[in-house]
Parts: sequence; structure tokens; C-alpha cells
Amino acid sequence: MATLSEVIEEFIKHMIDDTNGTVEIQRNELANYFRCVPSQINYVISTRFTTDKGYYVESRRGGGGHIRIKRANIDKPRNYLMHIISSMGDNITQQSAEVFINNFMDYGVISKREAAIMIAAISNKILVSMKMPDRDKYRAHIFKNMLIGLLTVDKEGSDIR
Amino acid sequence: MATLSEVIEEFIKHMIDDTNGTVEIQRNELANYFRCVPSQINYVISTRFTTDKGYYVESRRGGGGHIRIKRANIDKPRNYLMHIISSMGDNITQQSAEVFINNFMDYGVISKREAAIMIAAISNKILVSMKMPDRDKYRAHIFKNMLIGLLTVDKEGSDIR
DNA sequence: CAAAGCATAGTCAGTTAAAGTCAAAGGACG
DNA sequence: CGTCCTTTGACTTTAACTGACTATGCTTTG
Repeated sequence: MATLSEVIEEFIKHMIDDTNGTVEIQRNELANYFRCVPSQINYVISTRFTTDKGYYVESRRGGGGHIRIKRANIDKPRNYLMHIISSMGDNITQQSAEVFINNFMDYGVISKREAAIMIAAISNKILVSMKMPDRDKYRAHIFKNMLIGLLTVDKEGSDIR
Repeated sequence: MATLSEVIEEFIKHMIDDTNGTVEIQRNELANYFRCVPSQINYVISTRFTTDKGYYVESRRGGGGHIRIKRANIDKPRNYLMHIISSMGDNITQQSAEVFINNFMDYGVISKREAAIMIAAISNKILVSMKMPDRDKYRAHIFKNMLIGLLTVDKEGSDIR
């Protein structure tokens, strides 16, 4: 039996299909439409529209607030990236991350500058200085999010803000 | 969904573009044009045309009063980046980091893709999910390191923008 | 010339409109 | 019955908008 969450999930996915990969919703409006509490929308988003699944979510509170969901687009070089993301797992060492990044560069998927930014963000220097025990986990987290961010930008002049 | 404030913001920015960096407005006139209370103009200016974002605002009351907005002129991107790095301090909120990143984009110091990567790396979404109490500290750390990474690449000959 | 009047802009606290968080309760299913 | 996913709602945070009151600088007038 389909739960409400599943219904909402499908609904949003159809919207995304219809709008070329990016959708902007009003939390209260959606909740009202499905006659559920607003926070259920958050639940659906946080369980279904995750980075691992190729979505990038931004939102704003206050007047005119909204939630924007972008789906990574997966044409040619990109499904390569997406593949890496989904097969990465929840941990990654600095070394293997750098191998990936260098490969991306070799394949012309990212520029040298982009590579430099990513390497800087996931370097041990950073994570060690943070004294974080689960370094490789955090690194994977940051790394994936950066890649998804990249995949969601620059189709139809989109604005990441 | 565009709010009135956003519309006014864009309107003023276009004026600035059209007038080569400086614009002089009449508060009441503008408010009348947009059918809002005059103080909303102040709201827009104080939230959008701040020093942080590279604007300089002066005004005069009384007869013939006006508000003048100037956009700062960044001609040495490299110095600009270094300045930001050195003045950043050890903490930074997601909001101000995003302001910086957007400025970099506006001034052509970084590309949209580069911005997307950085925003993804320092987003609260990431840092919250890591359950890091000292978020703003880690964010500053990551952010600075990414910027330094950029400077380093540029120095090695490749494309200075 | 001083004072009064008018034309501006500034401030700030209060209201409204969103979205986020979190923990507790409910339910499905092995 | 225990566990995991779903559903709920009270409370928090953030952003936009409004209006009454204040401050300042011309302009006119006695």
C-alpha cells in the first residue's frame, strides 16, 4: 500500500520531470494539497531527495519562502560523475578522492581550477585540523555534495544561489 | 516566487548597470512606482546593497533629497580574493560565505560552476548533517582553503580571470 | 535674517508569511 | 513484541512588509 510519503514523492518527481529538472515548491501549499502537516514535506524531502539520489535542495524561509529541488542531469560525461557519486559509499580517503578528481580533469569533466577547489575542500589538512574522527565519512559527504552541485548547475542558465 | 523586494533589487541593479556604476534615486518616487511604503526601499537597500556586497550608499534628506548607490569597482581580482581571505576571521556563517561567493561571481572572479562547487562545500546542509557544533569555524576553514587553492592554481600560469 | 512650513529620508518595533527542528506517537511487518 | 518507517504538532528561526514617529535640509515669509 502506498503511503502518503510515497505519493508526495511521486508527485514531486513528476513536477521535476515536467519542469526540466528544477522545481520550486511552497511547503505549506503542498501540505495543504495533501492535507498533511507541513513538516511531512520536510520528511519526504530529507528521506527521498538526497544527495546520494542525485538531488540538490535549497530553501528560503520568511515571506516569499520556498523549497527548490534540482535533479542532477545525467547526459554523457555527467552520468560518469553520477556513477561515481552513487558508487562512492559513505567513506572515502583523501587519496582516492584525489584520484577521482584527477580523472575528472583528465576526462575534461572539470577544469583545473575546479579541481583545485575540490582538492582544497577535502584535503586532510582541513579535516585533520578539525580533529574529526570520522574524516573519511565527512570527506565523502562534502565531495558528493560538491559533485551534485556541479551536476545541477549550468543546464539552462540556472542560478545556484 | 519573486517578492517585491527582489523586484526592486533587480530594478535598481539594472539602473546601476545602465549608468555605469552609480545611481541616484528618489525614495518616495520609487516607492510610489512600486506601490509600497517608502521604508521598504530602505529595507531593500539595507539588505541588498550593503558594504559586504560591494556597494556604497549615501543619502540626503530634505528638499531635493536623494539616495545615491555606488557599486565598488574591483579591478584586481587576485587582490580582492586575498583581501577577503585575510579579513575573514575564523568564523563565517553560510549566509556571508554565500554573499562572498556571489560577489566573486558578479565580479567575474569565479565561474558559475566554481561558485556551485564552493556553495555546496560550505552549505549548512552538509555541516549540520555532520552534527558539527562549531560549524562556522569549519566553514571558514574550508572556505579559505578553497580560495587559497584557487589562487595557487592561477599563479601557476593558467587562466587568470 | 529668523522662524515656520514643506519635502525628503531614516528608524524601529511590530505583524505576517514562510520554512526548519525535534521528539513523541502511530503503524506495518517480520 | 521489537524495529523501522511514517505521521504529527509544538516550538523556533528567518525574511518580507508596514506604519507611526523622528530627523534633516530647503524655501518661503514676516
